[in-house]
Amino acid sequence: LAVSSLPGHLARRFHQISTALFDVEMRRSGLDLTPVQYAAVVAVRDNPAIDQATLAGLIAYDRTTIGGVVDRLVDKGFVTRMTNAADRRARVLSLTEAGASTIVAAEGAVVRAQEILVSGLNSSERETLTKLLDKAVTALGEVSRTGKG
Amino acid sequence: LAVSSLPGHLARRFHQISTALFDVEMRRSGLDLTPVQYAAVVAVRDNPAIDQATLAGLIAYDRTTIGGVVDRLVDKGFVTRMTNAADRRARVLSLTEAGASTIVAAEGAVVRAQEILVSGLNSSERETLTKLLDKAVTALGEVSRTGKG
DNA sequence: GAAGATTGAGTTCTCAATCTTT
DNA sequence: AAAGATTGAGAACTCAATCTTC
Repeated sequence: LAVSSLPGHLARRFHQISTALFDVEMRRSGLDLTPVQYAAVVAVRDNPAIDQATLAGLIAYDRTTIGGVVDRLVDKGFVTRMTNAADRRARVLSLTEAGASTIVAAEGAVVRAQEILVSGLNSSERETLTKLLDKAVTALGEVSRTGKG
Repeated sequence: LAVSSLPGHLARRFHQISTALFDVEMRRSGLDLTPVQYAAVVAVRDNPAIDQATLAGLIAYDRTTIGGVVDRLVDKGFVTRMTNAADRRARVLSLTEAGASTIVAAEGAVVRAQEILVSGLNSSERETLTKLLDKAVTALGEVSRTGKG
C-alpha cells in the first residue's frame, strides 16, 4: 500500500501547500490574516448580522473553531461581536471599517496564492481539478458538516 | 470574489473530509490511529532505522510535528526511539510487533476511507483527480518542504 | 558553523461537557 | 428538550529559539 499516491495523502499535501502559500503571500502584503480568518471575515461582510453558528455552517467549520477564530478577529478589530437582543443565545457579528479595508488589501495576496497553488497545471487542467474537487466534496456534503457541538 | 470556489477552499474541504472519514473508519475498526500516525508508522516499517529528520522529509512534515507524533507512537508501543550510537544527534526509529500488526489491522479502514472520499466520482474521474493533484503538488515540491527547524 | 532534536508559543481543529436561553 | 455558545482537553501544525553533537 503506497501511502504517497492515496487521495487522502494528496489531499493533505495540497492543503498544506495551500496554507503555506496563503501565509507567505499575506505576509508579503504586510497583512496578518490566516486562511480561516479570511474566509470568516468575507462571510461576515457578505452576510451582515450573521450569528456564529450560521457562519460555522456556511464555511464548513466546527462551532468551537469559529468561536476561537472570531475571538482573534475581534482582538484585531476586524469584527464586532454583540449579543442578539431578540435571541440572547446568539452572537451577532459585524464587519468594522478596518475589517472591510483589510479584505480589500488582502485580495491581491489571495489571488496570487491561488494562482501559484495550481501553477503546475494549464488552464484546462485547473478547471478540471476544481470541478472534480467540488464534485467529490459536494457528494459528501453530510460528512464533516459539524453542525452540532 | 467567491471564496467557496477557490482551489484553496476546496483543498481545505477535501482534506477536512478526508481526515474525518479516516477517523470514523479507524474507530469503526477499533483502532486509535490518526492519519499522520498511520503515515509515520508505515514509513518506519518501509525504512528500518530511519531517523526523525529523514522521516519528516519523507512524508513532508515539519520536524517538530514529527517529534510529537513519534512521542505518541512510542507511548502507544508502536515504535521505539533510540539514540544512534554512530551519530548521537540522531534518533533511530524502529517498528515494534504491535506496530506491525496494527498496520495490518488498519489497512481495511484506510482503503475504505479512500474509497468513500472519492465516492462521488467515477473511476475515470478518480484517476484524473489523483493525477492532477499529484501534478500540482509535485510542481510545488519546494514549497512547504519544511526541511529545516 | 551545521545538523538532529527538543522546548515554548501560538493557531487550527475536533470532541465532550457545560451553561444559558429558547 | 433543543439551540447558540463557551470551556476544557488533546492532536496537529508551524515558527523561533535553544541544546547537543558533529
